Amino acid sequence: MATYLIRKLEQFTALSRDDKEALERAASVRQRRLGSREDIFREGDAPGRVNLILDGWACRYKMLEDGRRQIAAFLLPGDLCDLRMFILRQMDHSVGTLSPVTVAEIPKDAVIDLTDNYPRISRALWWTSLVEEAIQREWTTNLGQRDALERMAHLLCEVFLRLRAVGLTAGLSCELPITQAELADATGLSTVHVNRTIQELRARGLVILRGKTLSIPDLDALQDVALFSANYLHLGRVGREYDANDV
Amino acid sequence: MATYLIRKLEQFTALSRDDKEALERAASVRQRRLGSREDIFREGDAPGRVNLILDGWACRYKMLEDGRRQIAAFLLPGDLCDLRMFILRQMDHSVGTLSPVTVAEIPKDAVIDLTDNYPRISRALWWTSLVEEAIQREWTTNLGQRDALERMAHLLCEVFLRLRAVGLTAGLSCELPITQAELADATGLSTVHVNRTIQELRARGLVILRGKTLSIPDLDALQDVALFSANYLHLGRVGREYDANDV
DNA sequence: CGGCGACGATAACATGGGTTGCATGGATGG
DNA sequence: CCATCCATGCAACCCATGTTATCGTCGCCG
Repeated sequence: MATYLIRKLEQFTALSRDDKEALERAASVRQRRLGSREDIFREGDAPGRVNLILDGWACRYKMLEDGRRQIAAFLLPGDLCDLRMFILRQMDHSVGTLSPVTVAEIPKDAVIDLTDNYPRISRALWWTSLVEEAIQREWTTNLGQRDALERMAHLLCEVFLRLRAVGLTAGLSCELPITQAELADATGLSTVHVNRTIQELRARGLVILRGKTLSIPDLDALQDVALFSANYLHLGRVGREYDANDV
Repeated sequence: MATYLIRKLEQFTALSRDDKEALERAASVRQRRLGSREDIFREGDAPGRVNLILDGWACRYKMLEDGRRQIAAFLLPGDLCDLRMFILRQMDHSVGTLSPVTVAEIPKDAVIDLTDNYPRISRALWWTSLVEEAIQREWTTNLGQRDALERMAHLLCEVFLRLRAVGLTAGLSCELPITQAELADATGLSTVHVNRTIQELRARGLVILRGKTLSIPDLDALQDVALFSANYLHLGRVGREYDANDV
């Protein structure tokens, strides 16, 4: 159940059998299945349980009064939507699904138990917060400084590496279960320009995008056009940890 | 010494005399004075002590290989530069001063003592992390969705409210000790366009910017053009807590 | 089976913001 | 007291990206 979370945390430290069992237990208390484009919580809601993405893609987003939307983060399997946010009165942003999603709803107390009684887990969760912050800063840089082509390339590199860290890539490929409109909301571009940009990446042979599958024939080349440096992801060991192609 | 930090934390909870003394002690162990445009730490550095801004402005920034720079956050008096980051091997971004700055260098152990033995402080620091994350998401939204005018207006609203929360405003005015080039790096605009945009805000009577002093004659009006909603700052009590004009 | 809505692709045109270049004025320092 | 530097201000031109519109395809549902 909590496989992806465990794999992610193990980018930071090894976990004991005991640690893993505790995580599995927490993740299995209550689960929820959601369709595409449903909200997990909304801006203004009072925080409650902590939501862990077990499967599927979601995103953090903010809406402006006039309907513009910014996707501020992608939430992939193994990601926690609202760790530690329960001390706030209100959520300051929304989280919604991009594909069908399974979430584990972890009770507040179970989270406190994990952080109080499992020091390795506690530190690893702490590390995930730091990585999330680093990703958010990188997105700020992406939107502020990179042009459309660099920006799309950067986003794709990041997603691919994050998926690879939890074993959701197969060789050079991974799932990309989102529309160009959603890529537009994430990159601050128009849908038309997202399309142009993808055509350009395709034309240069940097990405292969068919249906919901992304392939990156030459990751180094893509990283070069993106001015991508993986240091902000703070991945433990370089190279791919897990791969669906391996037995 | 730690006055601004204490005021900030008290936006979240009241602190006891004991709490405040502990903070004062931590902040007074070692202090450092820096000039304008010096780095406090750089991307790639190993984390060490925790730096608290006592006075002056600093910023988090990231450089791209080709020299482009994004300012990802402003650090104002009372802000911590690198809380909790000491479990990372390397910093993923740099922090540099924008004006002359005084920082307190708090030893790692002192921070751990605070979080372990002062529950109110611990929770309040936890809250500051959540607010920082929220600000970072808001900047992402700002860069992705708002046009130049909205974006500048939004930035000025945020800075003004953050300064007001720690008592660094005087009526409708506050210090803005940074150049248009730095505003450009923060907003992802060119310096020329920052200038155009400020002219426009001036022409509409929304801001008065003379020398290093910013005045906002009608904060509500500025918030309106910025599509600004203060909820993400999670300020405790509405209205101004502290004001240099008050005795 | 037929129609409808979502998504991707593409074209024509509009515009916000970037770039370059230069002028002005206030501070700083030799 | 002049030279220099840095910041602001401003104009002309250009390009990246937004806007609007049209079309084809696919999958889904009635």
